[in-house]
Amino acid sequence: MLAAVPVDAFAVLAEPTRRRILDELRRSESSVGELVDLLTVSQPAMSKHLKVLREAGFVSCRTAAQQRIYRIETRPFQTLDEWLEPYRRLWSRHLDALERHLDNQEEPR
Amino acid sequence: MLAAVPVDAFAVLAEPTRRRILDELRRSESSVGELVDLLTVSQPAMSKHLKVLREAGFVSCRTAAQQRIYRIETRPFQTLDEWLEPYRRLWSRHLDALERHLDNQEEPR
DNA sequence: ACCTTATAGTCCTTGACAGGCATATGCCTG
DNA sequence: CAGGCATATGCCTGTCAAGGACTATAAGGT
Repeated sequence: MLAAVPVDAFAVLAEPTRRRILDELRRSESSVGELVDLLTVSQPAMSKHLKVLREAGFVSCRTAAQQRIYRIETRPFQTLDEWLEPYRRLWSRHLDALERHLDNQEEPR
Repeated sequence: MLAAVPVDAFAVLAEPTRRRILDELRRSESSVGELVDLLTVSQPAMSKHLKVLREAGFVSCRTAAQQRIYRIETRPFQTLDEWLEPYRRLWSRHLDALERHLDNQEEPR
């Protein structure tokens, strides 16, 4: 089953270790063992975090012999980006106002 | 004291109620009582959520008589936006690849 | 001064979740 | 098919955050 974002994306990202995992996978895909070595996390803990990330759609994995190679998925990040959009408008509006203000400052020359 | 993002922004946003509060404050600033009425949350719970949001810098408040008027702050959202940036590059790169692919599709024409 | 309204703080209980350890499963090689 | 890697899962425990009920503070109105 595909878990259609049942788990809250923010809750998933609230875990620092999971963000480090994503940060690593953003650079390149890796096996569980590689991640265990890179970040300092026990193997069971790593598997659990990966499970959470997987079920939230942040990563996918393929089987290569006895290894599972994990890679990052972009959809959840896009969703997050969309969520952020209205707030982004908020501060870019402020920036616009600031620019106008600065322009007015310069005008008198 | 100003709490320089000591609390994890993602953990703060992990709470659905807090996101609804932000969603509301994004439209307009409000008093605690108004928020209590709008969302269905007890007053003490609301005050606690607002405290968390305040300490994480997501909102600020001013005192107006016995009321506290809360308004949204943009900094933490900008920080979040910056965090998202490298991931955004990830999928826009994919989009570029897709565009190139589509262009190639059309070319033979 | 007293009472009301508006909001924050305290204490307590409960539930979610992370980490450790032990164990199970899957796959490959000899 | 036995044994060994690589990874996943189950169980247990400690921690921490959330919500409810009650209380405390602060400002206004009478």
